[in-house]
Amino acid sequence: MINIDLRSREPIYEQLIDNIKQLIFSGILAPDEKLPSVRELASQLTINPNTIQKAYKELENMGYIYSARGRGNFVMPVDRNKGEVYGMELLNKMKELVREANYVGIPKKSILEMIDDIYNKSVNKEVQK
Amino acid sequence: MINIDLRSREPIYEQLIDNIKQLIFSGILAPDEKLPSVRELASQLTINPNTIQKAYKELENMGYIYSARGRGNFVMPVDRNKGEVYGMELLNKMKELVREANYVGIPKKSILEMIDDIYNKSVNKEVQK
Amino acid sequence: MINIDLRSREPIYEQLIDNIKQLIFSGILAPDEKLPSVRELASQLTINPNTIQKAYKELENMGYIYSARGRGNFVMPVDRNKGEVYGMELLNKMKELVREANYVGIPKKSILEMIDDIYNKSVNKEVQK
Amino acid sequence: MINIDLRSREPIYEQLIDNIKQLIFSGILAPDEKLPSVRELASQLTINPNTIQKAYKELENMGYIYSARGRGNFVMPVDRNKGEVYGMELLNKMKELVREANYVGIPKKSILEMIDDIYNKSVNKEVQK
DNA sequence: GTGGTCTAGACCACA
DNA sequence: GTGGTCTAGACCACC
Repeated sequence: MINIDLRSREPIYEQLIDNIKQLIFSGILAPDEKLPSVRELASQLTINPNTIQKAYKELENMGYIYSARGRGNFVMPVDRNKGEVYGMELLNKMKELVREANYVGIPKKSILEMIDDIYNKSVNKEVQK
Repeated sequence: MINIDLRSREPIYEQLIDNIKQLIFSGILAPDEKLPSVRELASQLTINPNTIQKAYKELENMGYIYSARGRGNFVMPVDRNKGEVYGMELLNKMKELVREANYVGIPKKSILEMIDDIYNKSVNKEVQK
Repeated sequence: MINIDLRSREPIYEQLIDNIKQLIFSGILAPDEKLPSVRELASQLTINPNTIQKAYKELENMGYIYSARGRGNFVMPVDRNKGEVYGMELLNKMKELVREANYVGIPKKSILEMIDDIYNKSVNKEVQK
Repeated sequence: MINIDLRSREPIYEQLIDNIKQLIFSGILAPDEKLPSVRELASQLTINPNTIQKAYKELENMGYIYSARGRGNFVMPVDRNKGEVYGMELLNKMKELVREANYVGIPKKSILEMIDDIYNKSVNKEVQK
């Protein structure tokens, strides 16, 4: 499920963060579900525990997971109060990619299909409008 | 036109690259148009010329600009042959953002509006489908 | 009355200690009043009894409660002889918070109101000067 | 200026954070002023650079400093937009200490003097009300 | 067994 | 020279 490229320019701990975020966003990791322990994931990916620790800590700072000493790390239930600021940032990041897609000739249809695919699977009916 | 935040965590040269790419994608910088010279941009942004140089070099490697010795740097005309691989990468990056947007509750409508806005302004009629 | 956040970064036993200390300081728990038994509190908060035990033990060491074997734990009557050293520590901790409040722009008035509120409710007339 | 107790229960990096925060709040470190480099502070305090790094990173996350690769760490200019939530948290922490002070018999006057002392030195006239 | 802190030491990326 | 990443390995704190 988790895919790390040791040769990549992107730091290992950031790849980890991205991987786990995607598992959360796609619902594979449910709210309050326990993540693999630091040591377990470390040995499984043959990566130093400190690096896993760092990724988990960062995810905690970002509000995606919470960490309880002696018990483990868990997925933080969604906080839809993240606010409009955060939403705007997300949309702006997407905007840059869409401009590039338009520029290199990716048809609009391909993008719309991808979006439909994700939103149709969503449990949250409100956002589908 | 170019906006650098010296306090940002993102390296200055990367901010430069992103800025210039966006100027190209949005058509503000036209194909074969000349970019500001390294020195000029450096003094204008009060940034070390080496940093500008590095950004230009990288943009050249990525194929977005070309450099003509003694004359300056110019916008590379679009190459729509970048291939499907590149397109897939772009779509995958967008996919991650869309999943997050869905997760935090951004309505589909907001995203579609943003996309329409960009594609409608496009000169390239082919991609609008 | 007791409020534990299992998702908090602060250890559960410390949250317990803080909660009980506040109940004592605010007079909700009177001197020589009996605290809930370890088992009772454990099942009520669905927390490991060892954790409750640890909190009680610590509170006893700090002099806020005393334990009578076979009978339970009780609130220790106030000892105003804790000495000037202890008072200075308290004031220094407050000082740090006040500096921060000043820095982030909290008006002095808000702080004074909060203090008045607490001291006016106090039974101890001596300290109100 | 910075005071670390290696024997304390409080982690070194947290002591560092508190120390630096106080230097900022009291105006000893001015906005956009450069902090000592990681290595410099490490050798000066005979502490491992990683530990300093960790403290700086945390301070960055909290928004008190910003960090620029190749240049150093700098004090972040105050953001009075931290919002009321943050202010309430601060006041609640103070509240707990004030209750305790009241309980152990610290006279109100001592607290008020301390507060006056801090707010009178403040440049920000608005908060002195 | 779980997360968290710390050190020593290597190596990379940025300006 | 500045910050950032990573490893190996030790030890502590919590539940």
